[in-house]
Amino acid sequence: MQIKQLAVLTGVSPKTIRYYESIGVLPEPDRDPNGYRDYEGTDVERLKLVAGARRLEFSLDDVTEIIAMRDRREAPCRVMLDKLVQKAGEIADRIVELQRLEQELRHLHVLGQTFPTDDVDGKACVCHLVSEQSEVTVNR
Amino acid sequence: MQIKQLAVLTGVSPKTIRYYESIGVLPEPDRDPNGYRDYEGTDVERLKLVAGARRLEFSLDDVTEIIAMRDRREAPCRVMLDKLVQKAGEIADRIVELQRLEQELRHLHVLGQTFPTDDVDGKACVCHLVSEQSEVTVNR
DNA sequence: CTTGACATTCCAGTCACTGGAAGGTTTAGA
DNA sequence: TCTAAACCTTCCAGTGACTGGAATGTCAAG
Repeated sequence: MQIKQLAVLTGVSPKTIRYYESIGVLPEPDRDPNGYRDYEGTDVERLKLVAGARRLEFSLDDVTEIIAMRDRREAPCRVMLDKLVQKAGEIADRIVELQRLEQELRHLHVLGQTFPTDDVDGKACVCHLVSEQSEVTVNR
Repeated sequence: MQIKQLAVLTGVSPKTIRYYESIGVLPEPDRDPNGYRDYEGTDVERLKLVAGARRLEFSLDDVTEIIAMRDRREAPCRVMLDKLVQKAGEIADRIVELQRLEQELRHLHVLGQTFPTDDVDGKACVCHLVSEQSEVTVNR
């Protein structure tokens, strides 16, 4: 199977597949006599695991570890389970952070609308608010 | 004022200040006879606006535009207000995305716990679930 | 025999910094 | 006077996860 077909079957672009190989996430495949990469069925499964983990926002370092375990015939499931919880926690933290940020943005916008929009020195303009620390501008 | 003092007053590291100057976010300051950068009070205000906008996750391209307007004595407030709304929308979208992702991670974890942790081929393991598309694994 | 769709490698760019090397200047203290 | 520290300077390289593009090669259909 050529790289294009692997790409179609997994949803990962040929460019990215070659990149994964270059940094050691994926092993080097066999080559056809013309030098083209030649993939098999097992490569599809492996790359699907890579793509799935990436979709869950695992780092390529994490993914490389998982794949290396699998290829050594060690079961990565225990590790994967642990990483799922850890990643879920990280995402949860990030969500809280972004929710606070969104509040602040909308709050600044409301405040900013009460100010003139032609104040270059920023004494009475939303730009002035942006310059300040968040603790000052966000009400709690 | 030397770069260190500007850094302390704004909370932006000297390294980053030089970087901002190198890519044109900040103008080149005067130099002392020994070649050291010499900043004034207006530089503090400008960099505070840069830092505030960055804290709100504006791109350096956006920040450069805002600062350039300000330095041309045009009021950037109108532009800033528009960007605040736009950015808030982007952040809101991102939050929804991450909330779905967190659900999926926790869901996978629960499912994965019901499987053995020593299944290398991934037929009955959380790794198998990770390989699949999200629409299959996420219940709605 | 040409066209198009594949394939290859390699270099460079993205974004927003950060680290580190190699050197210069200034001030305080022994 | 020497030296140590705490600054300052420039420049190069690395991060993460790709993506774009150039230059070139291969293969099958019309």
